[in-house]
Amino acid sequence: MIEAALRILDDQGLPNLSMRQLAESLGVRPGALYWYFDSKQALLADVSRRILAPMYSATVEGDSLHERALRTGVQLRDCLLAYRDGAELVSSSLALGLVVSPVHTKLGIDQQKPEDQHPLVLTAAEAVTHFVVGFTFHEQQRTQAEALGVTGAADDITPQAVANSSPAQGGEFRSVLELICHGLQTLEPSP
Amino acid sequence: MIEAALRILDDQGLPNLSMRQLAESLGVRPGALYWYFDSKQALLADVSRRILAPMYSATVEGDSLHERALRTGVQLRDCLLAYRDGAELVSSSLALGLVVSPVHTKLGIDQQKPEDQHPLVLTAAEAVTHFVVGFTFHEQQRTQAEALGVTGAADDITPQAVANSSPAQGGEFRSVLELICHGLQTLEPSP
DNA sequence: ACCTGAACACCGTTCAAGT
DNA sequence: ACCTGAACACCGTTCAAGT
Repeated sequence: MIEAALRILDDQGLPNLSMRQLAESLGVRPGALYWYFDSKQALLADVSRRILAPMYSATVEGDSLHERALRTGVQLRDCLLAYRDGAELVSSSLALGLVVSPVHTKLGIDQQKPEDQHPLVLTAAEAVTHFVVGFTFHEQQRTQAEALGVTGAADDITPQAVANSSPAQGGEFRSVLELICHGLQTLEPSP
Repeated sequence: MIEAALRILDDQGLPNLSMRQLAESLGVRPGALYWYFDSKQALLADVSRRILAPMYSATVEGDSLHERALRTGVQLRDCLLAYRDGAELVSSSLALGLVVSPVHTKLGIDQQKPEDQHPLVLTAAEAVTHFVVGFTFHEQQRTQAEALGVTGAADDITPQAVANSSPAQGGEFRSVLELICHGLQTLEPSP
């Protein structure tokens, strides 16, 4: 079900991921989907969580906060780039409050000692989350626009060409993320 | 035209700002709008620019880069909060590349000496833009959800109640923005 | 130059009724 | 428990034809 939705997302993009398309790809009528999901947004939230799933299985190394934040941000971007329109989809699910940012859990709750951490840590997670999602959203849109510009036709872009995109942008992304995370050093407890 | 669109946006929210609704409010048939705009996205881009317009008339004081960045970020949030769903609308226009971030122009082009500034300044503008838009998007959504929760009914929320919202969130917003802008001090030329 | 009429190809969601 | 049939109330966009 979620897998079928992910396939449509990757093949046809978010605007074409409709309840009717999904139903058809499952050999079922549109109304049937409402036995499993309350609404399309609920379905999209589940898809978002699946896209973010790799964040939870992978552990993040690094002893300083700003180092872990940096690695987490990079990980998040990788997840979003793995599917077409991944950033746009996750962006809206996050904004609607239907999905919690994996950056929050990784930087906050994952810690062994939840008491003695700086109160601004979660707040810093917000900064990283919003920047990464926003940047990747913009980046992914540009990449797809380019892909359309080159081929002319609108439908023969392979998911891979879009997903494995933009090693070019990687550098800029990293340097800004480092800039943000640099600010976190001031919150660091004495190591 | 744009004014009519802004009124629908503020009264009914982004999901109800359709070409058909807009046409009706202008006493015209939907097709007529396509004589003025190539597409709905182009119309929404113009609306976004109108929402961001106050950014261009107001000048930003402050001699250090990180101080100007901070003030610009606060200004941007104010613009987005001035209309219902303002952040969501501007977020997508920015991502689609149909609108340029006012933060970029304020921190970069506005300067008298465009040559001798750090190459990371524009890059820093990205960080501020993405954070502010993402944060405000999330914030605006929460505020509206609350408003719905309190009244129960879906339609009797005044635009003002939504627009003038969340002095509560203001503190958190500011501290994270300060965190980001703090990183900019490292780029500062010697004052 | 500006707009209508009318169509085309879609949407999300609900809900009685079937199995 | 799970799904269909069929409807309800919408969409964005195009384009001949009117004025």
